[in-house]
Amino acid sequence: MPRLFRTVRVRVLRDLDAEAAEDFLVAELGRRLVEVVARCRVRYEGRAESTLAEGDRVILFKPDGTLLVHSARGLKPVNWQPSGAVFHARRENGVLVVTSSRSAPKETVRMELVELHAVMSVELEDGAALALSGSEADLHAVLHARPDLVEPGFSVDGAERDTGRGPMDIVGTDERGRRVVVEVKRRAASVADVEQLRRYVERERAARAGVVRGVLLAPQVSGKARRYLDELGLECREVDWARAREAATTVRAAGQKSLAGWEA
Amino acid sequence: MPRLFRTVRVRVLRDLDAEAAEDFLVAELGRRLVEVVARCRVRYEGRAESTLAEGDRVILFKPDGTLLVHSARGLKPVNWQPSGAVFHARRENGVLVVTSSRSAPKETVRMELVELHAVMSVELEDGAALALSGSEADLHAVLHARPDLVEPGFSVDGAERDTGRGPMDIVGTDERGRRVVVEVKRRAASVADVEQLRRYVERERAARAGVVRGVLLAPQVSGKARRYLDELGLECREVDWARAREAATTVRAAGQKSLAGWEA
DNA sequence: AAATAAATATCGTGA
DNA sequence: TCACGATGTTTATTT
Repeated sequence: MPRLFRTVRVRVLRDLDAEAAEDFLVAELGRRLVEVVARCRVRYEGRAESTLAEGDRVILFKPDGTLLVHSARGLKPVNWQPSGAVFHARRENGVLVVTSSRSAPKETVRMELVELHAVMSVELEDGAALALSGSEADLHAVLHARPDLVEPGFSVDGAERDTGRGPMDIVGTDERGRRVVVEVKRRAASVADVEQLRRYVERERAARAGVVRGVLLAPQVSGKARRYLDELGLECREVDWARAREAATTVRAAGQKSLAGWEA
Repeated sequence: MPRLFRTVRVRVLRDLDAEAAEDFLVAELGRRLVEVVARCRVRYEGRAESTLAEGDRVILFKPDGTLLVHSARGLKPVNWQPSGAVFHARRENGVLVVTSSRSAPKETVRMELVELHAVMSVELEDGAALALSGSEADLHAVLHARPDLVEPGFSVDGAERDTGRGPMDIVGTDERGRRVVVEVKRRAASVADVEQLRRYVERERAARAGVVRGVLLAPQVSGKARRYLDELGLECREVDWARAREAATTVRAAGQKSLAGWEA
């Protein structure tokens, strides 16, 4: 039985030898979140292949079968495996070896833990979910509240998204009754985004008679993207989403105010 | 001065109160890799906004200014900040607050560490770089060695990529002397990939006279993508990259063998 | 610095 | 399960 320093949530392995660590990992992997700091070698085989020579890294094994191998620098783990992997710890010739395997796609990460610096496990109680705002779905809502942000006289035509012809962001009608396909981007738009719009516009033109306009709505549109839009007879409009959201909020607040007035 | 458990590489904070932790973090953040396990609240403001209610998480602060807030599940951190952020620890009304800020884009992550479970720092010695194979660049090399994998009679035209006409994956000539633009994908191809090919083919057609074919080379091509290719008069070919790499290796090995023979 | 495309992309959603 | 599109995408490369 491995000797531990314990607190309510944390178990820290006292003896950093391969045997004690093996026992600890066998007991904890897949059950609690395990952190290992170790000098290690890493090999990955699957969709691609990689090798990582000996060095110190921080390794996280989450109870859902997520693996993260982090070096001292950078956001991305140097090796990883998404949730669903199965962990296995054992000794080979006295060296502690941990593997993480998944199927679909079949992939394995093999870690040889040459020298252990720290081994611990944690019980994470967490009932909270991230509440995010400002994603593209939110911007769609903003445009429904303030269709004039596309252009004066523009109106959104119901849930056209679900008609099965193609998952267009927003379809509406302009001042002069012409159909308008709008592609919404929360970030700067590039040529690839122009092509996405082009595809939707072409499909819409094929599906129905009459003029169909295409508008790319983004905080910024690159020079090449602009030229490409020109070539294709498509348009763009730049939007400051922060300001647009405020505007939409104002509309909603004004609506509430008038409601309050009506109540009084 | 905070009291610590020390090993060669690791410093673990003994007293998990806000004051000791503040001292520890002020001393260690941005210098060594810091790990905090804590019940915390997180707020993010920048390109979007998010709030994360109280819960237990593992937080990594890397010396290069990378922040990772990991919950018990999933590969992606629930909150994060890429390298270059600046960390700041302080107490507000007795609660330990750590912020991570960057400019361009201006973004901040604010963590309120309500209850500390573990606080430690690590010195990571790591001179190794990841050696990866099987990425798209490798597949290009495979095709240069075995152009017949595109089709019999196909030959690759030098480093066309660098001639400034456009960043096409591979340009070559078919059996009948026609120009062929090849878009290489290591993964299953979708409509977006067809559009990328379409763009390159159109550019090539505009730039020179004569027929220009377009071929999408991928391990798999979705149904919609196939139909789209048909519409546009473009082609696709499915390739088993694992087998293709073997084939290319065989060619190279054969080349070495003949060289060895020539030496003898 | 700006733009373009890859990534062992991952992740959610909808059919 | 498959396919498509967003991501606070990030990262590398090239102009």
